[in-house]
Amino acid sequence: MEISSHQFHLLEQLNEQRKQDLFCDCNILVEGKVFKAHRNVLFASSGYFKMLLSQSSKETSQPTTATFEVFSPETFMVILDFVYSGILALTGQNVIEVMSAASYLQMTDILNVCKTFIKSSLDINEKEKDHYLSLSAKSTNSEPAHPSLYRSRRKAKSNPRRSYSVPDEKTNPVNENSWSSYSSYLSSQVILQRAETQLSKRGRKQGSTRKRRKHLGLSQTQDFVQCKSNKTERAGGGGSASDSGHISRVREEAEFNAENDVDHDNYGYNRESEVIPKRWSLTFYLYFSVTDDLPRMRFKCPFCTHTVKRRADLKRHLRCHTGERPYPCEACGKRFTRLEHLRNHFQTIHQAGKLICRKCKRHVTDLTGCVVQQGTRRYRLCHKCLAEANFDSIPDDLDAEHSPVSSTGNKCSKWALEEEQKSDEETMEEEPYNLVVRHVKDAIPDEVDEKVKPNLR
DNA sequence: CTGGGGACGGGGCCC
DNA sequence: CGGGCCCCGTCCCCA
Repeated sequence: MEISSHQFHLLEQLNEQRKQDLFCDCNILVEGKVFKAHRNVLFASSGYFKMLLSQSSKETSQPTTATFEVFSPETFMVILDFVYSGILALTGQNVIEVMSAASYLQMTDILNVCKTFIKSSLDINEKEKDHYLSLSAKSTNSEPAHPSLYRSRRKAKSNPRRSYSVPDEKTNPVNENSWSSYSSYLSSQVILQRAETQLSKRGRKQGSTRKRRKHLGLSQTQDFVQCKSNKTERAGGGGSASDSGHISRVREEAEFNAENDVDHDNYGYNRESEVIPKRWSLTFYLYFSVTDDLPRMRFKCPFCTHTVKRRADLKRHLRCHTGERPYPCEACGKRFTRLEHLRNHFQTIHQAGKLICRKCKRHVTDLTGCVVQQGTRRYRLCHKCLAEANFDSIPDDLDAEHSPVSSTGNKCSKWALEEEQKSDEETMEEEPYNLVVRHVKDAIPDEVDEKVKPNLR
């Protein structure tokens, strides 16, 4: 006989214990704030904690401490509350960061809920597409604003890094839809700079444009996506406007005004926020730019001001916002947004695809060098560097391929040990790989190849 | 401190 | 529409 309320009461009791700090044996430090929790609960809820706690399971007498700098305490609070209650307090403001954190913590349930949340938001706004389309057609006839006007404003919008995760509602009058206001906020942070450079660049050789773009719109998303890295803050927007196209800048400005309620009297042209719904910037809408007197339809990202010509490109672009990385490297666990990135990674990192000696950087062939393997990482060494690295005693018979030779001990040179450490870091500290040095014939895939190739197709 | 190079991410666009 | 290629920007490491 099953008593359905048991699970609920159990969780409730655990939650009470957590709140009263009873039997808590795990401290989680998030940006300086300490959260108490139970190891077994975390273990059962998160793949990340499962790995972490299983590694430290021998030292059960002491409370485990985990430190995170990759998401905010508010975000972790949402996740921890979910773990202990089954209730996920998802809002438009926190969904991206919660999703990012859930991805980091390997909590697929939350991840899926976040995806659904985002998707449903997009679906809702897809319905508004037609409406906005007509509005868009109106606004394309407007005269572009003078670039210098944007430049002067940009300075006041530096360093949006942390602030956008919790938008200030006072500056964002659109509160009836929190998701909308969040997206609008994101957009507004980059809108000025993007308006200068975006879309009107027809050619591909626009390095300066790319540079600005990296510094502006997408640099924000990396904070979400690349949780693992402790990257230094990127420089703020720079450079001057060199844009001469006729994109609908006024729309962009109208968006900024509408969403941020800023004083725009100094800009000398009409705002259009009156005719544009306040939620339009959220929408996954079609976007018309007028260049060469030909209207060009584009798809706009709901998260930023980026537009693309094809829906598929937008889908690809959205991954940089959602943090979705559907292509895992099965050799090292690193995940990629695109198959080609995975392939490049795998070829260079795990297949020693480059015919360059890792140490002396000279060109090597199968005759002048060989492949050395450390963990899942492979690279080539010329015979000379191989000898210097003390790897020359490793037998080069093919049997070694399937019986990894651990060369810990006096076979490891200092250089090799450093390489090993680096290798471990680059494999996201998944497993402490032994230093394995093998002579590998590229034509004969070993077990790693066999395992990964199906992914590569 | 700085320049070079590797790894990786992202955009445009062709097939 | 997805796959793939090319190109470029950024970050990081190292000499």
